Amino acid sequence: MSAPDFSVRELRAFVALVDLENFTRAAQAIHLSQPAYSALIRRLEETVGVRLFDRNTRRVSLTPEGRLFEPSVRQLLRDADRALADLGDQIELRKGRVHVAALPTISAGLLPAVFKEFRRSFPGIDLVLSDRLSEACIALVKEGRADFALVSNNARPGDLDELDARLLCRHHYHLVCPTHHPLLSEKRLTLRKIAQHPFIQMTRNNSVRQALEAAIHPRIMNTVLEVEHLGTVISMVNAGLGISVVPTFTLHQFQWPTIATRPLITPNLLRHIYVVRHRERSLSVASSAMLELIVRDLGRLQ
Amino acid sequence: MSAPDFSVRELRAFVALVDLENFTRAAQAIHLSQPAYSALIRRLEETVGVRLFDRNTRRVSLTPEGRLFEPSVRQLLRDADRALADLGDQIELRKGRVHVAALPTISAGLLPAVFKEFRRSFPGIDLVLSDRLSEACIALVKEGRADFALVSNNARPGDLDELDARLLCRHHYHLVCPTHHPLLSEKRLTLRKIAQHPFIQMTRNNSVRQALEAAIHPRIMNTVLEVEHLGTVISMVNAGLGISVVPTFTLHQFQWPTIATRPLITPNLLRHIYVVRHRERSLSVASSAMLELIVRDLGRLQ
DNA sequence: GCGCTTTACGCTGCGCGTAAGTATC
DNA sequence: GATACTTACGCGCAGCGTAAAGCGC
Repeated sequence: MSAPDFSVRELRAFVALVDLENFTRAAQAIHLSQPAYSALIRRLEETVGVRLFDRNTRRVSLTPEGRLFEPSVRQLLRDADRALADLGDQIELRKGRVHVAALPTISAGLLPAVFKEFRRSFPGIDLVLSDRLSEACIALVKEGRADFALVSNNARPGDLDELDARLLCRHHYHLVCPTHHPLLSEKRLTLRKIAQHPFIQMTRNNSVRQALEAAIHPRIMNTVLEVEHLGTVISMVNAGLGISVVPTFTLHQFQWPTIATRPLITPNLLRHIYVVRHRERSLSVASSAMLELIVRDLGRLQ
Repeated sequence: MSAPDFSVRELRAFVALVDLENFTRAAQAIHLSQPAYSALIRRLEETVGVRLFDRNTRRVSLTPEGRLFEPSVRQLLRDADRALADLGDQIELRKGRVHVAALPTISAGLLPAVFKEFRRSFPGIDLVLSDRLSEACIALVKEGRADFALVSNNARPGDLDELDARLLCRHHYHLVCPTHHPLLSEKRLTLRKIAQHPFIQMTRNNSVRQALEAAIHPRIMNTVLEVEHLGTVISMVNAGLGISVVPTFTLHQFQWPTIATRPLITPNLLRHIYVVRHRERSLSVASSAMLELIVRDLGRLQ
């Protein structure tokens, strides 16, 4: 049992002869000398095991077996062309899908501009954004559902076994408080000083909270309130209930006349943003383009 | 714009690597040395224009583009295998169709036994029999609807331009008459003697009638009745209305105690049976087998 | 160091073009 | 004899196997 083999080119040659009914002209169409073309047809007939054409000087026509073979061949050629075209579309960024998983702060702060530009450049590519907390983002990448994730620095090393985390950027955190808050007159704004004031905290699994708690350990923040969403933080600070600390990407949401922001220039409190992806699974062309755009935009911001 | 080319073999190599996730084992499956196999995959990637596999020592896995390509490839392989299998079935006489056009006398006298044997040997092949007069048979072949025709000798040469008629056999005609008819005691039975007796004639376009009229020209038969079907001839002879002349293949229908038959050994009255087919269009394997069987059966009869 | 893939390299033969041969009208 | 396919023949390179070299655990 030997597996018979033939090439797309041979099939193209076959249909050329079916259509043109003439070896000489079909040979030209395939860009081959006539004898070479003749041999090619003969080889194809040998591989399929049956004469496909009746030929004499006057006329070239299909045998009954050739007539049976023809529709299959045309179908094969259509499918082959289609497969290559699909691949080409994907490569040329005319089609495809990019699935990014990112922290809510990054999703809201960085990605809108990036996605807008990406969509303008590659309108045929479907975009999916999963705005979740770090662990969920990483899980999506691990499952292969997201192409890459943009997360912060508190991912557990164990989670990264088969994944690869590359540092994308480092940002300071920022104090957000009512204007005229006493902290604003501090020369060196430290976390320890901040910890003395009533603080609006995020939920336990939030990466900002985890970073803060790690930085001030073994002390603790003066937490007066624990909320889930950043919008709530804004309102609470605005209402004078307390102060908070937020990452750079959220700052644009705190541009109120009643709220002031100051960067926290402390060496042990930096927000590291990582790109997490499969270690040994390459990105699609579209995903690479997206990542490139993200890096470029980030450079523009800093 | 260059048409990219690849072979079925390359696609088989592709799926082997997808399934086995290991170059060495996939190479064995394809019966190639590992370096040669590696080069083959590389060539395929070059022709499609994108890396299809992520490989390092530990793991081999599809890229996003490879993942897109995979289902297309499997479909292509299925279709290619199917096309070859169909062709093989046709060649091995497991499937197919044979369409024979034949004179009613041949259809009823010769073909039942042949078709029975053919069907026993090749039960997967569909059989079509058009039992018509010569002209209609030849028209079917000319249109390409029938594979070949079995007709008698009065086909016009003009009708045969693109067709090829090969003599299959020659038979005598036979007198059919009531037992004890005076003609039966004739030593040399000639058409001229028959013409004197009341004669049951077939319709004008019947090949037997045309042969008779040509043979006795410029005399004419003593026609008492003109009928369409052979069964009617039988009944009329049986009833004593007249005598008739029929071809060999119909004789089995005249085996009545009241009817006698005698061959007409006259040199100018011979029934030539021809196989008519397209001059430059080969027969399908199944049709050839059928024709071969016909020739063989004919040999057995004589 | 071990397992797996890639690179290096020589060789064989497939498949090409040119030219001559053959068949059909 | 003109036209069109087939055969003959030499040549180049694609693609093979063997051997050696990277490379990631």
